[in-house]
Amino acid sequence: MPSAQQREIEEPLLVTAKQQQADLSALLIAIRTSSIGNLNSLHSRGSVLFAEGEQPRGIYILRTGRATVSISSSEGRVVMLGIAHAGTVLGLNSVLRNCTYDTTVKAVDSCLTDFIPRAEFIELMQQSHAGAQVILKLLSQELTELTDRAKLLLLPRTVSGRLAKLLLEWSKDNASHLSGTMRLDRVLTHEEIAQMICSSRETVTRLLANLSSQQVIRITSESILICDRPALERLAC
Amino acid sequence: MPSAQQREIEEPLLVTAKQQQADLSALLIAIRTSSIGNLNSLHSRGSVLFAEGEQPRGIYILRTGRATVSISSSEGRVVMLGIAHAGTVLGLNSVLRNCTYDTTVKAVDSCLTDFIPRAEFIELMQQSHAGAQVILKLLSQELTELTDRAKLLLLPRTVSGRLAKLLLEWSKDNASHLSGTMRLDRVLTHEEIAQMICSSRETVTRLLANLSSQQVIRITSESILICDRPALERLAC
DNA sequence: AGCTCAACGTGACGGATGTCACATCAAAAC
DNA sequence: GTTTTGATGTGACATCCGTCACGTTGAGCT
Repeated sequence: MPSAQQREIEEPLLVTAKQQQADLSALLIAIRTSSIGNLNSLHSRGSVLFAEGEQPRGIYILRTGRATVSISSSEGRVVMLGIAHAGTVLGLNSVLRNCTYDTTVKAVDSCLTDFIPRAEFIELMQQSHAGAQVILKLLSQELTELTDRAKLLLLPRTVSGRLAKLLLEWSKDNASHLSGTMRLDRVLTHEEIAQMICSSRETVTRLLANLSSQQVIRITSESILICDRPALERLAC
Repeated sequence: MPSAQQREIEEPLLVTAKQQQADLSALLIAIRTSSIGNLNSLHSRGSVLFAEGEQPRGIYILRTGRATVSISSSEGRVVMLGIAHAGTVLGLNSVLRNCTYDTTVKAVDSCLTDFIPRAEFIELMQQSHAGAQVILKLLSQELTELTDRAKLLLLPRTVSGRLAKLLLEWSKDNASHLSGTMRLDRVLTHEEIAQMICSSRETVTRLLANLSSQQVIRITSESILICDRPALERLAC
């Protein structure tokens, strides 16, 4: 499992950024939407952008691909708190507070990222009101997403409830409507789904098989179709 | 269970605040530390400051007393995400995003609070860079605390692990050292402790009794003493 | 004192689910 | 083609712990 941490190509950003101190907001938006990819780092599938406990080098902005955000115990238990997609800013809070990263971020696909080292980031934030507003909005969104995730993980008393909620949440994001059903690309393995709902791989396999046999979902090799959404909502309680 | 929501005495704050638009930071700090209590509302034990799903009227700043922050499912299951103490700002993120409160806050003791209505708060934040920085810091802290709580609740596989972690966390806050042991004032009932660690009242009773019989803790009528901290750390894994 | 009510204690029971073990299967590697 | 490897299925089993039921304690009130 390669753990490439490429952060040597950051100088161009620093220069560019210093020229734009008046508006970090514009910078962030530019970085996140620009197709001029001279600041990119490439992370291959499975590589770790940063790990819980490491010093906060800087923030990463996901350009393409997906990455999992997880926490883990010393015994090896892993719980995924979310999936980052293009545009997500990673490591923000740890960099702001200058404490070690509190989550681990791992590439699911191949990922392109932009990197902003901590010192530059802090300086820019303090000098731009608009920049602070943008960061505030990002933090606010992170907090909302974590709260929602807490509700998904902590409120249902059974694993099937959490799984149902997860499928419903995914069906909102991946809005590939198809004659009343929803198609979810299978981007995660059963093992990873288990980590998303605090369960074990075997239980996920069994529950998915149950839902499939009850015609609630239909499983193909590369996607999951949601056939009976009301049934899922009943399970989610 | 009384549900008094007192928010009629907010006009004095509005006037004061508008006179200080230049620096929301100073205002917030002044409100949080000032002993001139002309903006206070009183909430009696058990009363709800605001509930999940209500419109975001404004933020509350806790002056005295303690309050529980919780989420709940439609079936009545309640999970406490934290305990707010003096100085804590409540409802911040919901007010920022102008979406319904995502948690319920209930007074444990009698509580004094200050209230800042949403419209004024937003306006002030947008006009003061220093104010935005303060709010940013508050959001950042909230995010850190919620992440830590997620680690406490999601990583241990057993209830005893979560209980041990909870006791250790409390022992850090309430630093009443006493000849090698830590004393924790019993502010919560077993039922509420259960809600803090996603368990049931009976299980909490049993586990506390077990720890007591193993000399790890000592239970009196108004406090819990931690005698064998290493044992708790082993349980917390 | 007697009453009431909330909090606490305790036993019995059953179900959900984590864990172990092994089989199958597909795609990639050689 | 053969091997390897990671992902998925499936059965057996033990156990944690939620739930139900009921008893006990203690503080506050009339």
